[in-house]
Amino acid sequence: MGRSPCCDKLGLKKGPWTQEEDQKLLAYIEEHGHGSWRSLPEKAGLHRCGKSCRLRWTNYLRPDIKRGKFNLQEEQTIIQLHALLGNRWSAIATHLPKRTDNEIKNYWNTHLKKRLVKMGIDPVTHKPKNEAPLSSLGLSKNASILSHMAQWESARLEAEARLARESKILHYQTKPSSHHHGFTHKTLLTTWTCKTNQGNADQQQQQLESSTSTVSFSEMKDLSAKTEFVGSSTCLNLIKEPENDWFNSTVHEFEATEMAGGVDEGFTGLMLAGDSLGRSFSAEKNETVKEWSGGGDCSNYYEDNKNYLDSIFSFIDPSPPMF
DNA sequence: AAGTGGAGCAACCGCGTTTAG
DNA sequence: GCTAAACGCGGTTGCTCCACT
Repeated sequence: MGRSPCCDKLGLKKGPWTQEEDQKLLAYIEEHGHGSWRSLPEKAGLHRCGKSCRLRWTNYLRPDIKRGKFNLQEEQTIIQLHALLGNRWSAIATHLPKRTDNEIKNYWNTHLKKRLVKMGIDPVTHKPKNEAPLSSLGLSKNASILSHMAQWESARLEAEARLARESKILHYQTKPSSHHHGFTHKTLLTTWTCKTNQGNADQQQQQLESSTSTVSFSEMKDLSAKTEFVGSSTCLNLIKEPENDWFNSTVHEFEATEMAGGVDEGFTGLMLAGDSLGRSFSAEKNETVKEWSGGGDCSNYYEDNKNYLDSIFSFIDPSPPMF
């Protein structure tokens, strides 16, 4: 059986969109929403396929899109997220409100990738092309931790997608009561990048609206240790699934490191543990940004690389969790 | 002024995943 | 449960603009 046939591909226009087409698409979506992309072109009076319409809308016409140059903050975020997530542009785009995955992808390919190459950093692995000197600086442990984190984030995104689907089903099956526990499914999507703001209702509300996650690493660890979670057990179930075994090993690794290096330092302590220089991140972060924007002077090769990695590590919540 | 090459970016293509029937 | 269309994503292409020769 399957679905009814797709839109007739004969006689459909391709190539750049005209102003008239844009206006038609905009007007239609503003009035009716996009609904089914497949049927949209005909309803909107466009001789385009639904795929083309969707692309035009998501990459160009959407009103919540910010266009123009990327600022330093955005650049840094892209690089840091790329180090963690690789070429998962849609995932990266969720951390950059108002930017599309296509725009980020283009910006990476035309600007940022070249800049990293100039600095002597492999844009695929985000490792220096000659890693030995950095290892001697004590950064190899951080690299392995980063690898764990990439796995973690990867699985988190998968869980996020699954929860989104689940919540969609629930939304249609039951009357929405998303906040009855004070948590939506988004609250359950954990990461180490965000601080908690318990005790502040406004901020909590903001978190609930946010597409990014809200629970600190310490909370995550508690989740695993105590096997409980306020509001729902969905997250925990995901974590405890066999394919997420790496999660437990990662948690144990962190626990071990934390015990050795002293409690209450949380992630900051952990991330700093492998850095024999033990410098302040926040101060140097700005330096790094300046160097990058200046075009990457390779004369400071090792210093650049250290700053670069520091920057990635500091992206992962440098502040101790707030309880 | 014309030709050339590079940068920037919108849009297409192909493939894997999801979902309607 | 199966099939095939729809969807979404990442890679790639090709067009336009601009600087340089």
